[in-house]
Amino acid sequence: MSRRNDPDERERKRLHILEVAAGEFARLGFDGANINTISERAGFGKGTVYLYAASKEQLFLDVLREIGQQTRAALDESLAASDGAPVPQRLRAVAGAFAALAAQHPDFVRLQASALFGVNRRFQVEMAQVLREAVLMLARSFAEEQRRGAMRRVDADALAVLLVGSLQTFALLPDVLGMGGGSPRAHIDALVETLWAGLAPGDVPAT
Amino acid sequence: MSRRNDPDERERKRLHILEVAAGEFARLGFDGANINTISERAGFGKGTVYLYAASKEQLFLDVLREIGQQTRAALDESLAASDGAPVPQRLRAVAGAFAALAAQHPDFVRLQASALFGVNRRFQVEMAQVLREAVLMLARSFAEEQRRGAMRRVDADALAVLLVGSLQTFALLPDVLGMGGGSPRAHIDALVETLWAGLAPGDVPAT
Amino acid sequence: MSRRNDPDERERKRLHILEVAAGEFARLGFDGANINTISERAGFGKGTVYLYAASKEQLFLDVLREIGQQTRAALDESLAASDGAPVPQRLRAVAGAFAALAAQHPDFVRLQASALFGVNRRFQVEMAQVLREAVLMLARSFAEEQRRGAMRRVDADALAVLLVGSLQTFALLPDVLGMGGGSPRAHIDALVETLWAGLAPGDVPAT
Amino acid sequence: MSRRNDPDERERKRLHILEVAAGEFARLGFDGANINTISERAGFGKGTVYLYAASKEQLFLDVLREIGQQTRAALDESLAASDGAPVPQRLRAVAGAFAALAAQHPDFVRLQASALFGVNRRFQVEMAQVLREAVLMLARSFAEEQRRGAMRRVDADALAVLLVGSLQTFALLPDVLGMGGGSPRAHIDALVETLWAGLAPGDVPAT
DNA sequence: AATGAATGAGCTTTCATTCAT
DNA sequence: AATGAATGAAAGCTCATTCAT
Repeated sequence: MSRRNDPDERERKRLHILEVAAGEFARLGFDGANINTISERAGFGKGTVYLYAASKEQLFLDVLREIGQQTRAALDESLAASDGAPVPQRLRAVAGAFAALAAQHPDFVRLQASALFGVNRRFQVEMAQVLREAVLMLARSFAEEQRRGAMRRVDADALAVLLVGSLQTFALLPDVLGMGGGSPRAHIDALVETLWAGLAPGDVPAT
Repeated sequence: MSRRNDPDERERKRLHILEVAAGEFARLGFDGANINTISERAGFGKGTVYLYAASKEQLFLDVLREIGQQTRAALDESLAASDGAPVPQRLRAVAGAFAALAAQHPDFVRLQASALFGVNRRFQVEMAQVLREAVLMLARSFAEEQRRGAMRRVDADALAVLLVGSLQTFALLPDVLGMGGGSPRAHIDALVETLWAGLAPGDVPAT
Repeated sequence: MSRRNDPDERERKRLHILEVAAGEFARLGFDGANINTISERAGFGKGTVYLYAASKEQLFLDVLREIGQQTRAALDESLAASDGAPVPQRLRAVAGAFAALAAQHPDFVRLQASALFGVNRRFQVEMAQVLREAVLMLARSFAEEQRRGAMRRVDADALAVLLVGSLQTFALLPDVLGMGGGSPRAHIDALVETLWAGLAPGDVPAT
Repeated sequence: MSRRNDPDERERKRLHILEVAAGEFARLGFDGANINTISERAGFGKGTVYLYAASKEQLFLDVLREIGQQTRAALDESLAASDGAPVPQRLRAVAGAFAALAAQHPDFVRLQASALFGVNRRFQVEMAQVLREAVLMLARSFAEEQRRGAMRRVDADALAVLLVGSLQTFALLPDVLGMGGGSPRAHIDALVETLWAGLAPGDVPAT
């Protein structure tokens, strides 16, 4: 009576567990999250989780990997879709993609920060890998623009770091600081505008 | 007639414990850090730590408070010292003060991030308080410049958040991402330069 | 499909742990007893005890409740069985039931006293509940006899307290005082005889 | 400048500490009481208590001994004062003395019970010693009355145990059971009356 | 004589992980 | 494949006791 779990079935269950786990990790932190609770919320027995992840740590890594893939895909797509467009527009596209992801999966940004600024080296490496790719992607893109004279020559790497950091900052800090007025979209526009035009008084080149 | 610990002595010991604790918390996170290890590293018995902090959580809060005071003082001083100077110079002064603090106490920035993006609400509140003050301080300062026409009119609050976030980002991300070339000073200059002049091609007003 | 513990099995284990715990609590008192030792003596790991009781305090309360149920049942039955019998005989029945319980579970009386005269209010309340029921049961019974003229009119409540207290006293004091000669049965007979006939010289009404 | 503590001074301090300790032990039990708190309440330093008692356990024993002496003295005196009086009056005298002591030092009875029914054998032995003396004192007295035909012949030892136990019971149980109506004096009178006249219906010999 | 800073054994409790079923 | 009963390492915290001053 027991057709062995076909691979698709298994993958579906795995993703379900990862989703539940992501929520718990985001809500309680790595140490605070509880395998018991995760398995219950996922509708499985405690032991079953261990059929899908070898340990709590590995489960967290799997969650991060899943987040990474989605982040990468979102950024990828936004860069591809805005290929050839002027820089500010591309910036806005990238920032918008990140914001959309954050809106859809609110746990993701917090988990990224948690992994990134937390202390477990393995978590850092895993998450950094994703961001590094994004940074490089952006840096390459910016360098190109600069070669074409469409952008001031600033250190492309540093800029990319600044951008990625800013996105996280704008996704998390206002809430944490209790300064959370305004829509994310408005924040993003202001950010891009500032980065593009600078703070100095004077004429702003048309976007 | 026999109190061996005058208040100064006591305060010295307290600060020593806080320092050790800061290192452990930064290295291992709140949950990972171990009161036993902290007391040993501080050269005391386990119980002694509890003469200086009522609980592990309170110890962490005390560390954060200490960091907060030093951060506040550093930013305060840098703003006061650069009073009246042109905006880019003030930006550089503030950023430099933060960077100097981070260089002197490498654990501080990581602990800030850890408290800020962690899940313990009390930690967040405590740390946010410091950053919020910094943000307000900066926002006030920027608004003034804008009134004087010395700076483009961008949302002063958002800018302050961006700046504070960027400072953290630049203090942490390169290391985390393994892109840690260049001196902090150079990074700061690039950051300020970008923020000031923007990314658009064209003449940069003289600093 | 794999629950190895059906409810009966679970209840059996629970009672086993309660029994072991009762012994330890009686031997060492609430504070002196050690969860570690209890679990070992019960043949389980330390954590297992916490699958059956949420805390040390709750474990003690569970033990008290168990004792309470057995005490209540014993008194109940002795009163029911001696319904209609002359007072001295009923007294002897009740006292005998209590003595039998004490003989079978020597820890019980000591735990009753420990909970009753200790300082934890919750323990007192829990244990007092049982004794209060016994006292009321007896008081009601005596009042009835008095109405029928089968017994001198003394304050039925006070008498019930005296009786319950005496039973505890006779179960504990001789041992404590090192005066433990004679059989419990003989002690009980002497007690009942004294209570019934009083200390004054003169004719004793036939039993 | 420092005339060494003369012995009287020392004894006064010791008694003060014992008094404070008695209160704490009665309020919190042996394990719950805290040497630190006791020393503070006594107005001394923590270390000083250890100049007057070698250990917490010894401190408790010292308290019990002090209580014992006062109990003994009170019973002694009540027996001496009622020498030659009829039995019920002597009973009332003894019970009254005990009640008076309990009223004056409410901690005493609870500490007696705590020591007596608690688990530390050393405490039991210490406290039992006092009660045993009281019991023997009474038993001797009763035996005498019985020889004179002024009292029914019941086992003198058992009677003494019953009496002592009853006194404790009546001092503690009503409070614990929440049945605390009536004055202690009335309770005692009812107790003595019952013991003297018995429960059987019929003529009560004049007191 | 008096003190209180320092200590660490010892306790309760949690929870990731295992494994018999 | 799925389960959950059982485990015990590990951690935070308390407090009786010591001892240098």
